[in-house]
Amino acid sequence: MTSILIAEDEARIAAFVEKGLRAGGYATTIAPDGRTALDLAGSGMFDLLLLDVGLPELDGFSVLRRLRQARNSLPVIMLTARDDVTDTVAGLEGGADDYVTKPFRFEELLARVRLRLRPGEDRTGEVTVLASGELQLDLLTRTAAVAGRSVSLSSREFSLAEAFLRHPGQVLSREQLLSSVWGYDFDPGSNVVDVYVRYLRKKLGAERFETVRGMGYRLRTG
Amino acid sequence: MTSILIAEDEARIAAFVEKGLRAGGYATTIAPDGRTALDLAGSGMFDLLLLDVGLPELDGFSVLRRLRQARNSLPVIMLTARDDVTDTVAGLEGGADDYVTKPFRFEELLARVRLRLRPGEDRTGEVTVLASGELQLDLLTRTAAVAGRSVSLSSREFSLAEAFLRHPGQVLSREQLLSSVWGYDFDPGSNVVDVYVRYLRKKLGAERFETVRGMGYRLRTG
DNA sequence: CGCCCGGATGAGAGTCCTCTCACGTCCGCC
DNA sequence: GGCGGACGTGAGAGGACTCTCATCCGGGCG
Repeated sequence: MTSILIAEDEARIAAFVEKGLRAGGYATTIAPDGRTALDLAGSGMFDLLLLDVGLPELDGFSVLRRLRQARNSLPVIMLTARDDVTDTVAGLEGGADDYVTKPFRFEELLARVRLRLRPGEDRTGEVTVLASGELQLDLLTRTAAVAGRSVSLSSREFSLAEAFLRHPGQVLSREQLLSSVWGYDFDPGSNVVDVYVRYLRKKLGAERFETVRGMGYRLRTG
Repeated sequence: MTSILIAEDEARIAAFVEKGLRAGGYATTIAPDGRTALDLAGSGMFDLLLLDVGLPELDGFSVLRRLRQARNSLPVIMLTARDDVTDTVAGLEGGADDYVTKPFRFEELLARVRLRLRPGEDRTGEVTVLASGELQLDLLTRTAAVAGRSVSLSSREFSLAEAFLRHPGQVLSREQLLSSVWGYDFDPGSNVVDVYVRYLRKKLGAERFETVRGMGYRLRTG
């Protein structure tokens, strides 16, 4: 049976996660502090580690760092605070495979757990995140961040941003964007694209979206 | 380079798909009718087939059937009409790997193409669809169908339905559902769950959602 | 039989989202 | 410098979504 180690000191959250994972058919163990988590993670008995950032004794980052220093490649999903996206970035760079921001819906966590436990695949975090410069899009939660600061985008805004991020530095015509994001049967005379580019500029930084007169728009790289 | 065969007779749509896929780095060929599509698909030169249902000469289902009869396991994504979900079900049962309903946004198609082309994985359609009896949830488009009839669910409604579909026949307490779907820090005194169960009953059929007095709700199986 | 409690239901407030429209502004060309 | 077309911008209509609240209903138990 698949075993998951939960490193979380807040009893309420730990219990909540444990109950849910057990209902989902996983075996679970709770480590209430960083030192215990590190010991258990090194035992080879677990298939995945859910790692809270704010652990007593030894914080999540330290646990992760030491684990990786010991050449342990156990998949790690970090639990970070919503308002501190910097943690997220640091976590991914520090060798975490994925992350979930608190407070989270259980299904959100479960989706990521399932993804990481799929056999025969070596995902290194990038699959779920599109990035260009300081811009970051999380395709699983459809969430965006600029320079570590989380930004909330509507569904349409996200789709448009995604289209740009998939072709960084490339000029995209209004027609291309319309069919990509809105669908091929949308009225070509509309200026929705303009309006939504404006929204993105406001939320993600105007300097990132260059207009190419007579052609369309381009995501400035770097 | 990855090659995709586009079996589509409507020139406008074929061109739209082709342009997008080429921009995405795929090589493409268009087959304007079923017979050509079948011939080309059998040539072994393609990695994926996008197959429209309404093709001249030989409709999509026939192409798919003959292809599978010839023991050809080429991944197939079908293009079906939005209002005819029966096609979808029939298509999946007939050996299609996935489907997209028209009219579609290009990014939607692309996401499925990427999924099917991931190396080293054998996905047989089920991964993206949860089903119990006549109920069907498509996790990629977050779209639902009852007995082949497409039903539109809001985001919350879909999440709740998903929670039920993941534990068919099992009693789920309001608290479980609240933390699963709404998050662990949601006011437990609320009756949102009741209200949303009602919405699901209205949209998906009341008989499917059984209330267990004093305990919670259960999805009736079968 | 009547009460009580859990559940069902209808209405609606507040919010967000999407898109349109009318108008202001700016660039580039003549 | 002036003009025209392309782009930017603000306002807002219309609709969908989420959730709350008050009230109704109905079954089981005393």
